[in-house]
Amino acid sequence: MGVSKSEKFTEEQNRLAAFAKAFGHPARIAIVQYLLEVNACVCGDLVDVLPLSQATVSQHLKELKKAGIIEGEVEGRKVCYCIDKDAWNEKLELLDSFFIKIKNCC
Amino acid sequence: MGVSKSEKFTEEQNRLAAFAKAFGHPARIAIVQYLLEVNACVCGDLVDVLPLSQATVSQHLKELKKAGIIEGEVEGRKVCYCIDKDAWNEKLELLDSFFIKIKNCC
DNA sequence: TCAATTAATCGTAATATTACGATAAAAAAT
DNA sequence: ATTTTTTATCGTAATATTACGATTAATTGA
Repeated sequence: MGVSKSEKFTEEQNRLAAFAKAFGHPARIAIVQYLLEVNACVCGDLVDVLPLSQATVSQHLKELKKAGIIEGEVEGRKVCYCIDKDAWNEKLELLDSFFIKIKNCC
Repeated sequence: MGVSKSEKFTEEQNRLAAFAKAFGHPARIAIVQYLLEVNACVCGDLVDVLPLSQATVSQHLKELKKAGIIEGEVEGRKVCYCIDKDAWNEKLELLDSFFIKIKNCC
């Protein structure tokens, strides 16, 4: 089929998966890396940073927005993108509870 | 198209994306959670843990193996699955360098 | 007002993912 | 040797993702 049976999993499992999925493409990693690097809102030059067309970059930005990782604010005729700070730190806690260092196994 | 232009991104970006992608499905989150929870190799009862068919679970296990997150070892007529401890901790470092707490932005 | 700029959306094509029944392959039990 | 158990793989169908050119919508500048 190809349809994800999300209703069969817990809320936490679905949230973690959705968060991970948003980072599941190098372009989206690159976007977030860039936003973290400049440590500010970036207005309008994201397309130049990526080796992809404007339409494709816009699509990736939409994914990141959908996942609550970035925010976009219209500023004149440009759009300013930012890391969604609150969501980011909240999701880091989700991650922390999942990605524990393994001490001993097997 | 639909083909990921991985050659246009850095090695680190591709590695992070591949790692994240492996966790981009609730079933795979559930599998890893279970393996972490029991903190041991699990021989043969993974299908019972998930609300999916045997074939589908096997496919998800294959994905996790491909991403270097788990290992499977044949043990008699069963297969024992484990977190790949070394890879796990190595990838945690990748994550740590990426997911930094944001102090102030915008 | 009209042209230019910027980003989103539409339309479309190619490829990937998800899911499962059926089948195969390997080992253990009878 | 045959049957049973267990997991992987095959075949297939449905849906999702990725990518880009073209178009649209909104705003600014002339």
